[in-house]
Amino acid sequence: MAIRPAEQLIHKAAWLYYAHGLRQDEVANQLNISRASVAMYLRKARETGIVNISTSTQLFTDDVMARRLEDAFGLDAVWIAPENAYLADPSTDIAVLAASVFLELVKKGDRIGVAWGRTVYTIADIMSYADLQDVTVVQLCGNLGAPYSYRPDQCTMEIARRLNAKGLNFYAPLVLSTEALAQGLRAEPVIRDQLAGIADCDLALYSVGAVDADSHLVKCGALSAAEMAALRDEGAAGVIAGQIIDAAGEVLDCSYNRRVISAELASLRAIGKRLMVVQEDTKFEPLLSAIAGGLCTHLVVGAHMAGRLLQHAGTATKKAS
Amino acid sequence: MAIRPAEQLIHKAAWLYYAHGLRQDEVANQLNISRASVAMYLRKARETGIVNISTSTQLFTDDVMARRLEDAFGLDAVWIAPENAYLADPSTDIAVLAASVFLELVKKGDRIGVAWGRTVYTIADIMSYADLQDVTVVQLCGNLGAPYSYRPDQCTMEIARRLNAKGLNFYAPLVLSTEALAQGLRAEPVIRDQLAGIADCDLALYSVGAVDADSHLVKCGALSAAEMAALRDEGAAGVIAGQIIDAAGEVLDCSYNRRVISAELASLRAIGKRLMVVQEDTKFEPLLSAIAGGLCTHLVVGAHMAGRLLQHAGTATKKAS
DNA sequence: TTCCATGTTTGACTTTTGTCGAGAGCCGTG
DNA sequence: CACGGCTCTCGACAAAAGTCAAACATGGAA
Repeated sequence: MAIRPAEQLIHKAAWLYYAHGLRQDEVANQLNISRASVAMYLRKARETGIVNISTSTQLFTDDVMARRLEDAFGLDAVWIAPENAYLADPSTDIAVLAASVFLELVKKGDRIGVAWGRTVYTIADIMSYADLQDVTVVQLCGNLGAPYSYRPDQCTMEIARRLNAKGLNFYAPLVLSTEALAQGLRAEPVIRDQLAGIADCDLALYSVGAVDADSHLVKCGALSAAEMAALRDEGAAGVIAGQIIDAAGEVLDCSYNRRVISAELASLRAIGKRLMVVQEDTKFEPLLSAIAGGLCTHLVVGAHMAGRLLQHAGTATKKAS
Repeated sequence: MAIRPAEQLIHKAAWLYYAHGLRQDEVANQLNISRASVAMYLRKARETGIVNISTSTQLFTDDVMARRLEDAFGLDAVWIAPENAYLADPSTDIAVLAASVFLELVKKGDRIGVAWGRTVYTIADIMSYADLQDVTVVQLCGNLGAPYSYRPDQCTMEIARRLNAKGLNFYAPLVLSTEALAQGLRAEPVIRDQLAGIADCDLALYSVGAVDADSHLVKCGALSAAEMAALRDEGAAGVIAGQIIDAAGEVLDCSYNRRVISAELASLRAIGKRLMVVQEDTKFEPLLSAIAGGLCTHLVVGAHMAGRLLQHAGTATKKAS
């Protein structure tokens, strides 16, 4: 493939079409190629992020409910995807919104931390392309070599690919069999540096996991369903970047957590913009815990979840008074 | 007009079409309106800045010549519009490029200083719409009540309108008949505050004017052709925001300049990003002066002008060595 | 060299989108 | 309450964009 000329042509076509507003056939004879080629170049330009088409997410923050949620939980910004109003699949709607919000929050030169999960992978999957070469996407937690498609490193790499950014993967397993080994690995320079670099991120993207048999941790074999249930009894309330948190949003003191290679919650809290996206309604308590723990400054949820959160905030203040 | 619902509909249609990728007819029966209406809403969405279509300007900075210009003149970034390669009218090409670059440089929450001239007005005119409510556009110089359409306040307002931003106009004439009056007016709180606020801008957009009978200053009656010629003999090399500068890019010591209400060059230099756009080839010397005076960190020019600048830089260093 | 594999380009066709004028709803006014 | 003036909406048509299979390059391996 003649790399340069093709790239140039794509760019020129995109420029004439999108910036100057010429029609495809005008572009075609301007560049002496067929209109069909122009159409193809333009598709490539969109897929490469040479042209960016973005839709304002205003509508979803300009909501009374969103404002009230921001106030009630002290969040910087909340976006609410109107459930079942638009489309068949509401979870797609949330992911599409989350992807737009994410792209709106990313700035040139940013360092972005990305965790892992079905939600994050869905977002990566539908995210449109952008051209942000000086952005770095870092993986927030170790890998899980699972039969599932949404592995931590895949989430990171896919998002990096979409942004034309640099991806920084974690070459360590998410969870080890002994605490000693985990400690040793964390002390390894390569790993230590990467863990230390997490606090320098400008933006984090993650979801929160539920503490049940459906959790990825169980499906991927990091924990058995029985262990999960036991942890739940010990106060586990949710999963963030592969770690178990309690209702207050702190790391639960348990063997599992001590064996995990992942971002420290303190590092996560040091990140300026922490974008949390929750699709499933079942993740109500985990989300509350994450918010309580200050793990989230920007939130994207569905309308139903938003309603439950507000209701909860209402009863909580009532109880308090 | 039912303002809110219309706005909502536009937003919803844009969301479904651009973010979810539905077709217009799918959007139409999702929203229970005709496809024709959807098409209309989408156009409005684009015109309002609810959706943003932007093309990367990479191609024009990724140029060897651009790099060399940056090095030779110590500029942060240079964009070169390839002359006569693309379109009939090369000056439009420069303006389109400048508008894209401008939109790329604007950040949320920015304060933007805008000067005046045909170039700036052309840019404003072809600039696409964006949705940047927390941006403020301030006028860099006083007004000239001329029969021309591109008055300073119009440039400012038009750009503010395009960005959905706040426009801050200067309620003073550009030039007064006596120095005393100018001094008094500059001391007026309203004016003083605005002049002081210019240094707080994050981005400035201006061009540079030539010192000849074609200058706007002459056409608008601020100076006669004879006066202009006299100033030229006294060392005038260009016009920036209504002020006459010498070859070194400093304010020329003359009666005219003392009677002008405009941004101090020191304030302009305090602005982080100073985007200068030059369309006409005749503005070679004025541009050199502006660069010499450090009035420009980001530059958009045509290929021919770029060539002349480089050539000049070459001979200058040769002379020096 | 020839041949295959891969990737590009194109003309012809289909689908999608843009536009325009007619008609419908909606005020405020005479 | 009927009348213009106004905007919004829709159906039908025209224009533009997307798609696909076939032709055409291109480059490397046998």
